[in-house]
Amino acid sequence: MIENPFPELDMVIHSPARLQIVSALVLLEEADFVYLLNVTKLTRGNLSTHLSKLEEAGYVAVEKTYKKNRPLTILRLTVQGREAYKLYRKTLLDFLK
Amino acid sequence: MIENPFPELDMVIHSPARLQIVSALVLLEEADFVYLLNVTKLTRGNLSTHLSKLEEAGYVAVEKTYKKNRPLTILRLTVQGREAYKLYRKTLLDFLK
DNA sequence: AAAACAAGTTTGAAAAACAAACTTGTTTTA
DNA sequence: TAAAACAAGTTTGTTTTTCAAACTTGTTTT
Repeated sequence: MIENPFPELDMVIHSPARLQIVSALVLLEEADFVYLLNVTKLTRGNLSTHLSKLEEAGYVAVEKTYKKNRPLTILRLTVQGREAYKLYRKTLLDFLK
Repeated sequence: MIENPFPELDMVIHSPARLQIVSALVLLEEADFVYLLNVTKLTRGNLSTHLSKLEEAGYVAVEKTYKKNRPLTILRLTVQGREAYKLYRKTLLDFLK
C-alpha cells in the first residue's frame, strides 16, 4: 500500500489558464494585458477574471496606467507568486518523476 | 513575444484527484476501490464519480466482482489510459523544464 | 456626430467538484 | 431472529469554477 505520497497542488496555479499566465510572467518579469491575451489565447473576459483570481491570491500585482490615451494594464508576479510557482513546479516535477 | 508554446493538457487527467488515481494505477497494474479510497483520501462518492469519468474517457476498465460476499470493484488502466498518461506526463514535464 | 475600435470588466449559463444522503446486501448483537 | 450496524458503492444536491457573451468607457475614424 502506497502511503499517499500525493502532494497538495496549489489550485490557483494548477488551472491551465493560470499556469500559462504565471509561466509567462516568471520568464518576463512583467507583461501587459494585451500581451498576455496573445500568448494565452484566452478571451479578454476570461483573462480578466483569471488575473483577478491571481491578484486575490496575492500572486500578481496589477498596475493600471495609460499609454497613448489607452488603458494599459501591467502585470507582475509578486514575491509570493514567484515562491508559489516555484513550489508548485517542484511539487509536480517530483511527483511526475 | 513568446509564440504560445503552451501545450494542451488532458483535463481528464489533469484534475488532482484523477491524476492521483491514474498515477496509482500506472504503478500497480490493478487496484480495488477500497485501496484507491485509502490512497487518495477521497470520499467514496467522489472516488466513484471520478472513476466514472475515467471510465467514460476510456482510460480505466472497471470490473465488478465479489469477494467474501462483498462487492469488489477492480480498476485497471486501459491501453488508451496508459498512453494518455504518458502523453500528459511528457507534455507537462517538457513544459515545466 | 455617428460608427467603429480598443482595453477591460461584469454577468450569466454550463460544467466540475465535493459532501451528504441513499441503496443493497451482509454481519453482528440483543 | 428481528433490529441495528456495517461494508461497498451510487445518486443527488449544492457550491465552486470556468467560459462566453454582453456591457462599459474612452478614443479614433469616417
